[in-house]
Amino acid sequence: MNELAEQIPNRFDHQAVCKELYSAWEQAGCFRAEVNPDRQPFTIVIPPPNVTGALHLGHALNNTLQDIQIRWHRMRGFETLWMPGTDHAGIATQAVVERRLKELENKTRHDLGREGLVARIWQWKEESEVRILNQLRSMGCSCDWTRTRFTLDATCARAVRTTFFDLFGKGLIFRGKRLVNWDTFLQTAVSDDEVFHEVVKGHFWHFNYPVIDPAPGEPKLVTIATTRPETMLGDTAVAVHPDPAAALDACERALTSKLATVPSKERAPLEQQLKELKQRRTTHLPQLQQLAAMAARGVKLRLPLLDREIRLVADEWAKPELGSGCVKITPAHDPNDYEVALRCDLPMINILNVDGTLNAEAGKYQGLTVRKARLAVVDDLEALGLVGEIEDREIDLAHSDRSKTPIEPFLADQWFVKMDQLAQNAMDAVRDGRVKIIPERYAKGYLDWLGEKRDWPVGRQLWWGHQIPIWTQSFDSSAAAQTELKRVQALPAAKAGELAATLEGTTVLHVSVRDEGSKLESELEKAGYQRQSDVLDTWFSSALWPHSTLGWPEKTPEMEYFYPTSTLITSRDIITLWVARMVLMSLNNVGKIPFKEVFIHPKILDGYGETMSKSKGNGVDPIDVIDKFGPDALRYGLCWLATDTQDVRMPVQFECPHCATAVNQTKQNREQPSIECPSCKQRFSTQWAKSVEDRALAKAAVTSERFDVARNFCNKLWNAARFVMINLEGFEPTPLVVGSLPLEDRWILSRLSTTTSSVSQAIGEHHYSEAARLVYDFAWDEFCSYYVEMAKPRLQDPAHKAATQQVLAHTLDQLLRLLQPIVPFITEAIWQELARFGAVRTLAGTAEEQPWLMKSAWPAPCIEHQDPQIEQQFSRFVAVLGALREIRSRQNIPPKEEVTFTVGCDAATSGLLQPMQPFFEALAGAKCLGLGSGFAVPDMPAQMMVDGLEVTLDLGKFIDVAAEIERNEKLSENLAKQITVKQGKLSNESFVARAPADVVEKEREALLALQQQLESVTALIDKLHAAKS
RNA sequence: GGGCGAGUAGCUCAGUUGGUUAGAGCGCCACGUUUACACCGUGGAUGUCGGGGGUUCGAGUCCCUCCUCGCCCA
Repeated sequence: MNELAEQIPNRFDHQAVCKELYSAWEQAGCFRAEVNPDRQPFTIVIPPPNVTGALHLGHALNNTLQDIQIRWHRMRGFETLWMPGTDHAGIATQAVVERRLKELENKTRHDLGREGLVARIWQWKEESEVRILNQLRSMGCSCDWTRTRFTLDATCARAVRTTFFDLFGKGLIFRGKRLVNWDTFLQTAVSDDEVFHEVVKGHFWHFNYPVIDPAPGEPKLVTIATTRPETMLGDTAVAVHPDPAAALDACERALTSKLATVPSKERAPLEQQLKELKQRRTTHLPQLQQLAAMAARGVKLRLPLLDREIRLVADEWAKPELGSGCVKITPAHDPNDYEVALRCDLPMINILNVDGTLNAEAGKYQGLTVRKARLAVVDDLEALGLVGEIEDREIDLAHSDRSKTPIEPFLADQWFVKMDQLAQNAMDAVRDGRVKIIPERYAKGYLDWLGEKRDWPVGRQLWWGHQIPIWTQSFDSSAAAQTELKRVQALPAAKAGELAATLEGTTVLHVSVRDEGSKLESELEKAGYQRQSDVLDTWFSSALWPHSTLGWPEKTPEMEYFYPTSTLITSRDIITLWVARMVLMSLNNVGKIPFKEVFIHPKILDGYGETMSKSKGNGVDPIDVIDKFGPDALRYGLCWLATDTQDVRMPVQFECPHCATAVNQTKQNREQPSIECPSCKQRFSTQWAKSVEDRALAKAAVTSERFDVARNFCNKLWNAARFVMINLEGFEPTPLVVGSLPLEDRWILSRLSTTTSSVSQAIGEHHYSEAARLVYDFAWDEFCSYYVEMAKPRLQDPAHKAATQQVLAHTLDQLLRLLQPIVPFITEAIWQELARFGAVRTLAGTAEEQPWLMKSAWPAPCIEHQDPQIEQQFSRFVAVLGALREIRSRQNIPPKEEVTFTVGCDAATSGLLQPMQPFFEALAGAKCLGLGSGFAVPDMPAQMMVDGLEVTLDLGKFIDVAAEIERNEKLSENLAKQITVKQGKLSNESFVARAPADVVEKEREALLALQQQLESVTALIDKLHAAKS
């Protein structure tokens, strides 16, 4: 062993090496991307992580895949930019800071005021951002940190402002009323994706509303039902179906046709439904028809408690097959009712204050909370005798994800972006292939969602975000508003495109200003305008991310060179929220697509198939994985699991901090604050530890055994490299002629070349798992298990030593390059060690000039090394070796006992195996007595047919005859079975006639081979029996 | 309710245009400390390819249908 190599430990100490290595890369400028017209650019913008949370395993996967693309392209000579940054995540961040404010200081945001709160959030953001970016660094992400952006920084703010002003000027920004999901705790609207649904127990109350002046014979009361009694205070109508008979007919037809198709066991409930439906024709239909006629006549009802006249309207939202057939309409507090109100031109009455209490519209109920108002309304109606049946019912109730409180639908002023043409353009870009979505199936969701062309509500009642740059003033008369509009439009700034104005209705004037901090802002405020207090939806700024980060709207050299970006890698849940919006905004702002392809990667689930989350307690922190397994194992493990069709299922374990036992996480124990280790019986704490006792316990890391494969692989790679380096002493490279090298050299070079092509293809097509497997199989099964083992005897042989060293060095060098994008730290560490043995380690004898592996060249497959014939020949050697090993193992022959064998084969194979004889000795402890034909069968033979070769061992004294007879009998049974199947197939005329000739021929040959094999096995069994007796 | 996806060994997953006896890793069993590696080596056992029907000479693969699970939309 040489001195240099002796210093290499037999474990890769990731904790000691990775951090330093990362700093060294960064200091050497390895991550830096510059505008460089001599090279082709390759650009990825990071999906900016939410600045509030820490990164989880999903982020780790997302960023690993990005880094693989980035590092791969960098090695391939592209000018490679990975643009990093974070997202201000409006509501999430504000909610966290407000919650802390309440917990630690018992203050609300109103105590601090807008500026005070925003200052606090900035402070929080600074700390949080550092933590997140450091997580990315410890994973090895090769981002160009000098360009780090934040969606709320000055550069991004400028892009947001410019975009907003542009859309405003084009008339694509407008204000309207809209039902929003109101979070009464945080007092803001939350978007649909920030709402979760939970089934709770509730009631279904039936109320009767009196009819005003019914004609004789007409009903005096109309019955409606609700799960939210207090909303009746906001009722502005009751609806009945305009043609109840037709609606019942349609219902009956649908039910009948369904009944015809379902299996018999499911018929009973449907038949019951049908029966009830038919009964309704007598019990309900006449009155519903009467009510429909009354609605047409304009009959009114009296809303109890408030004594308000409300209309009876005809609308198809009322379902004659359900309940009483009538439905109350509360436009300001129910999405469906809102639609009815638009169709029937009904008033909309908002009965709620922003804090969830009732407002003046609720009359004497003003000031009550929803909960109290509900009780009071029911009591009062009861007293009036207007309450009918009260049913128990399970209700699907929307909750705010941020505050965990029930959502109230609430009619509010809202700013919108008109989507029509913007959405169409984004659809076209995907339809005509300018933007490619991979896997393709995700394009459907994208197109469907954009196809609805729903206007985008962009206002949020928050303080953390880009404040909407609109100044508003209301006027007493339309004439006054018109005069002001003309005045504003005549301003020089308006003509210069720095200011734009529009009217909402006839008296409200909105003015937008292009540049932040311009004089115009204060002038407007002096003139009586007030700035909108809402901020923009966070997705508005994220939508600009690919170009705002490159300096748009400035015409920067970066925009010119790096845009459109190359690939976007993200998760499927934000295809609509984010990807679609980036495409439409880029087309609007830049006139170009933002990226050429979008790769959607799988999601990481726990062992029960559930999404990982901190709130469930099943989340895995990538830092825990890095601490235990190292960053390379984290990356390789994720890459290994990122298959094309499946989400990643990852069973999770607690690691006992006392004895390192892996304790499987279950749905029960993952919710406990502390757990007793089943192995050492000591307790450890979890993320839930709150009590003093629990907190005093050592905390368990949460990881997954799924990373074992990756850790083991890294270890194998490290030690293979160590072996090579140990044996590089006195290495003097000379140019090699590949064609004249022995079989095993040409085999490994052929496999290397094939692997190189297929790994390149796999990474290029985003088949990450496949790439990981290909390189794993090559490194472990081919390089380590065969080539390195075969190198051992050759290194002892002066005639072969030099060439062996060179092939070893070359293969390792190339293998490190192939692995660098996936496992950058360990490969770089090995590369740096390897460099100490000299810069020349290629077959051609050329020197490596790059000091860093990550900046070295990606290997080009040597097509001339690829040799299918050599690979096939080698597989015969492997087959013989396997047969020898199997017989040895089955016979329990001690490893040190040498056995002898012969191989019955043709002359060509004999010539091929001749030079491999030393390897049979080295790898299977077996000495070859002859290759070819005509060998006498020994008295105690063990025989195997492999690949058409007959391997015969002379077992002499070692043989366990009974075991060998048993094995051969089992084999013979198996052969007989196969022969029967094949004979059956070949005697099937239909098969012989219809199957392709080559398939039939193959079957015939296979049958023949099986029959021959059976014959020889039978003979062997006879011989063994004879030997035994 | 609509859309997409998944169901293959105890676990996590591969399986190309249909064509020999369906594979890998982990785990399991046996043997092994041979100077790169026990985070290792050698060998072995393990399957009603979710159920049912169909197309075909031939189906894990194509079609229909049902069941279970996940995600998205309503």
